[in-house]
Amino acid sequence: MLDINIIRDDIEKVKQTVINKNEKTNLDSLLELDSKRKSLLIECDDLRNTRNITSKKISELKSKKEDASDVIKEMKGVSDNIKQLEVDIKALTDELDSILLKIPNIPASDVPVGKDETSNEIIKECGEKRDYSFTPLPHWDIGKTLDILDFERAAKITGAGFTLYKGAGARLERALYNFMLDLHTQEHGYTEIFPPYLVNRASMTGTGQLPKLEEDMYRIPEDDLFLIPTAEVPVTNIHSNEIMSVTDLPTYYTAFTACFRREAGSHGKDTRGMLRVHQFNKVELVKFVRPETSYDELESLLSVSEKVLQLLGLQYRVLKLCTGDLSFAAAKCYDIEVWSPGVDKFLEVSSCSNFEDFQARRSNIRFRDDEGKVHHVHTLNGSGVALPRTMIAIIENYQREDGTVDVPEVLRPYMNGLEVIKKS
RNA sequence: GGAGGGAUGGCUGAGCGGUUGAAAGCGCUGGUUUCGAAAACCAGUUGGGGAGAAAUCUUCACGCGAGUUCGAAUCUCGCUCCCUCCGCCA
Repeated sequence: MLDINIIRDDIEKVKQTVINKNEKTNLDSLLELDSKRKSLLIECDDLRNTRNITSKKISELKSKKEDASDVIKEMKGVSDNIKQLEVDIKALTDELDSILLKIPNIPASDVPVGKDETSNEIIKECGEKRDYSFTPLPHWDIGKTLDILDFERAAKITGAGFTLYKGAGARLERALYNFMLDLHTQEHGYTEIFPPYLVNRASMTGTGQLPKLEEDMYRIPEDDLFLIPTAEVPVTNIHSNEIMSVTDLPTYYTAFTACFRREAGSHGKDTRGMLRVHQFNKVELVKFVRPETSYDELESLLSVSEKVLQLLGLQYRVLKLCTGDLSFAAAKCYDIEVWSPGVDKFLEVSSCSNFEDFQARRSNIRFRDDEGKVHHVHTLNGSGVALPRTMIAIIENYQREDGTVDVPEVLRPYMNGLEVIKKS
């Protein structure tokens, strides 16, 4: 949510933001609603003041055993007025809120303006491309041959877009997230969290998934709960409606969770194998920081995500997203894409975003500074990293001509020393 | 799922329907005192909205939402969460 004062000051800038982010929110009625609400509020406050003063008068009269019936009669009218005004104000507030909740965050000044991913800037490429003396196979072939990934049976059990990991495949998955959690907790100072996988509507609204993306979420209607699309939701909301102490900042959390996405509207696009699935695992990184530090914190967030890929020996590149590809809530975002020789593509495994105070306003997350003043924190999050595509990259990059797959060295301690995945 | 109890400021905990934004204690901050510290004493110590250049004024909030009333932390109803017991269960 944007600060209403920013909108009052420069609504044209906000309108431009809506366009640049490919949103459709209509802001035409916003300022009018806002000023109408304000004038009603003033009127209502005035009447309430009258009511408070008169109430005391009545109480004094009564304690002196004097007649107060005239004053009470007069007050009745005042009270009715207040009630009507309160109803009107509530209606205006609801209408305003429904618009405010649909206004995207304003991109940072150094974010390139662009319509779609073709305007993203590649800011660096890291790691060596491997040479193969053979044509590298895609992971769905390798997974099937080695009997470590089974898409057919997953589809039988649930449906398309789900994965069954088996044997060394399941073990490799487990090795990966344990490796990542250990790295972030032991080397990077993050506190490990294991949050609920189901969250309520307020949490989903707080981080910005709702109201916009309700169709993309799995929902339990009986309880109005949602399966988390990312650990960002429960972890960011850990501090919702709290005033943090300045000594708590920065706070770094990391969480391993499954993530659930309906992916409505993306059917048929990159769906082969586990390129795009409805349920996947991810190790998430979430930061709560002081506003003035948040862009530095974004850089260090990016670097710890990159560290994962570096240690895994994978080739990757980093993109700075343009306005059109930036998510609703983000002010700035870097994507990390890892190279997969079998699929022959770069695959997104992480998005590292600074939300500034956008989520903090929605979730009401604040801190008290050294002078005792209260401000919204800045929140950031990034994947550190998402598992399926990292798994794809490992399997495809580390494949050998004989069909076996080397286990990256850093994962071997997590694989009981296993060096090569062979058909069992 | 059934029965009962509860939800008040950073914490503990009072609170006849009418100067209670809220007693008291603890904690915290500042001051006095001290060579310094402790103790003692004094003062301060919730957040949001609005008006104002500011001082300041005003309004809202006692889990959440409705209602009764001239007036609600206090009464009524619904909901949520927490605790105890019973049932079911990984």
